[in-house]
Amino acid sequence: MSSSPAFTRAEPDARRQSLIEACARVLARSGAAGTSVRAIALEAGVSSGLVGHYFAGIDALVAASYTHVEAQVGAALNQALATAAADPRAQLDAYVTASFTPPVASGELLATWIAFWSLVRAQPAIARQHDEQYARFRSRLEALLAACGIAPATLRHTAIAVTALVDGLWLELSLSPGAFSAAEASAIARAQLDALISTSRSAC
Amino acid sequence: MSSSPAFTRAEPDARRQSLIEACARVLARSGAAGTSVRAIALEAGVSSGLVGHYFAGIDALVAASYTHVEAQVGAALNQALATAAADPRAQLDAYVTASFTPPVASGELLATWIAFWSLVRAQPAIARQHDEQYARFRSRLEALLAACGIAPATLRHTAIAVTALVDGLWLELSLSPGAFSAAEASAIARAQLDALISTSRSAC
DNA sequence: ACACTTGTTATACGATCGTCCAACAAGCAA
DNA sequence: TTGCTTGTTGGACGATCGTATAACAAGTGT
Repeated sequence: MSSSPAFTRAEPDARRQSLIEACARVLARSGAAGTSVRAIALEAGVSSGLVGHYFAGIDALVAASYTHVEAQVGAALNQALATAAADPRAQLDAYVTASFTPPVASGELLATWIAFWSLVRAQPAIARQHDEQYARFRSRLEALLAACGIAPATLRHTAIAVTALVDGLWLELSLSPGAFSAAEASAIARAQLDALISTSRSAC
Repeated sequence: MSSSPAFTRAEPDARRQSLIEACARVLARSGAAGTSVRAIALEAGVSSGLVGHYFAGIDALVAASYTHVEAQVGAALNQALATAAADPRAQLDAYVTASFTPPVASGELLATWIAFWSLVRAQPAIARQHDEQYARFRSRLEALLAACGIAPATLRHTAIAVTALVDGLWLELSLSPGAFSAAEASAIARAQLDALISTSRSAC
């Protein structure tokens, strides 16, 4: 009689990816405090020693998870833009609404993001990663706003304002879901966009 | 010859307060991950065992620090309001500007706040504390906005929007100080207030 | 069938965590 | 001065942390 294999050998890239995804799930479920090498390995269904085989340390794994979650959010926003109508204002609305819809707005993603924020001050590499992510997010928004007729002179400040508004609504929506609903957040953000676009001259 | 005392006995309330303040300092300096009973005791200049004498556990101490930091922020905002001119719009401006000025806007306070956020999901008591804090903040803002002539029907949404805008600006200002300056954040927020107040009818 | 590479496991190690507790001493009352 | 209350200390305890490493086994080429 043949016994089943004690373990299965995985393609290195696939195994690495599964560890990253397991790390993201643990971060979402337990927060930064509960994210340990052993918890991640258990979540991924491997032994704890394997983590050291693929990553220099748990910090490197967390940084890789940061990149992965960023990519997931970016993909969700991209899909929202692709699905929406082509005119600039509809694109902007889709961008904002997607920010308040799962999977972007969710308690799990919030926990992951907070875990990253908690590392920003201590780890320069994480700080640099955040700066780049924020710059990308804002630059993308600037393009959408420019297409809506926002004057170039005020483009930077407008993008900062909208980003802050969306982030603030997203944060509070995720932190205390009882305070207001996702639909309210979306309506509030759209109303602000209306005001910004109409006062900045030129229709959309 | 008389040797100096091995330790000094403190008034219970004073000792308790010094532990809370030491906890807040450690949270600010090292984040939630680096905040241990021993680190707090070292910061306060007492032995680690004393923490258990004043608090049921480190979670209770962190919750007490949350309350303390909340009170500090509230006091800073109160002082800003008291110093500013009495007319409603000046009050609103002072409220917003104070949010982007130390000690409210600072890397230390951000680290403390993130540490609390990271506990919101895991600890219902912390979540309740956050909900109450957010409700107080928003209710106060509603009063200021009402005095500026915002229509009662849109008061709630306007307060949510302004709170989100201020929080988002504050967060990003503290997370990556290089992206924009405190003066810019203040100018952006005031411009948004201008737009909100002018479109909602009635001058201020 | 055999050797070889290497993904994988299991364990050990020192450090640090939160909590607990017996002993000590500071300050006050008698 | 003496005794008592209790704030305070310092260390012990078990659990868990991140990391390192020897032994094992799966898969591949020969």
